[in-house]
Amino acid sequence: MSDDSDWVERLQSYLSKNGLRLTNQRKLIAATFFETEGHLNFEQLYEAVQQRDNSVGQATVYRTLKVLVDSGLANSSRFGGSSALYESAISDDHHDHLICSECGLIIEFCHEEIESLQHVVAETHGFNLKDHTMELYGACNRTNPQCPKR
Amino acid sequence: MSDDSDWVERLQSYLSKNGLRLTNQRKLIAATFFETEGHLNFEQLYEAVQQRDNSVGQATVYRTLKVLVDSGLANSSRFGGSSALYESAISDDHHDHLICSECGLIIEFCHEEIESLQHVVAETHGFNLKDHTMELYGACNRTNPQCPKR
DNA sequence: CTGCATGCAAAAAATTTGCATGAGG
DNA sequence: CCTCATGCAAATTTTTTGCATGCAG
Repeated sequence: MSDDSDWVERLQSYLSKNGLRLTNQRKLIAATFFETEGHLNFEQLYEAVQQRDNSVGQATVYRTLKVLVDSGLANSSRFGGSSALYESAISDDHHDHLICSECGLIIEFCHEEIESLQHVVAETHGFNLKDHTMELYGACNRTNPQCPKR
Repeated sequence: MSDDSDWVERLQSYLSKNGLRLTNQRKLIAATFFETEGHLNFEQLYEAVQQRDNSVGQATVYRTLKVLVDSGLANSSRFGGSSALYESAISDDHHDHLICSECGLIIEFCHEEIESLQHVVAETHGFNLKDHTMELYGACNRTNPQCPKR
């Protein structure tokens, strides 16, 4: 099980292995990143970093995000939006989405069997699966107690 | 069953319903688009269109792609890459995507068991499943013969 | 000390938009 | 004819890069 502050050693190890340095900026950006939940884009991270130290430049945040992705500590994806989204690759709580096209209700779920089948699919094609997204769209037909239109 | 040239009427119908016009450029761009297999980005489509009529501007291609997506005749996605990818939404065989984060290779696949489990998940939450998207991200590690970096 | 890292601004890359002119219905 | 569409270029948006200086090891 990975601890919440696991990233410190992992980052340090990756950096020294690659002749890179653990600077204050990298520490600050990584800390800010891992303390935030869910997916966040550059802008959100940059703003959060700015609140702690407004002298940090955009380029440094971009460059640090690249380090985090390269080191395997973060994943980047490009959903529908126009900018890249990043999320921690440490926290092991993954989930997918079930979305009602009628009322907008969003349910998060996890399904072990699907997950393992996804690995099978990836392996079948010679892929080493790292991440995935799955969105199910349907109608909740007001049967779900959480439906906002009930 | 949708015919290969089904898009002509579908496009025409969408356009007139929305007070838009079926121009020569839109016809040319759509024809070029639907005659091409698989996913293609703006650059590829623009080049193909240029070969038929080099007077067509970039903006028109971008605007027509938007029309195609809005009309449901095309799907756009932003996988790993930096630019949007488009594919025909006419062919009725549904598929999901397996994407290599390193070389950009995209494999389309179908998995009956996963599909039926998705229905189970939906039903469990009282949903009537209509549609879904699933994208698996990983590294093909050059083992796939189609890998462009091999 | 030595070289990687940073901040800044300029550059790239991808896409959108304003505007005068052209063409579809 | 009256709009909507087009081509062009300029503007935006997102991300990358060059360079002089700063700081980690």
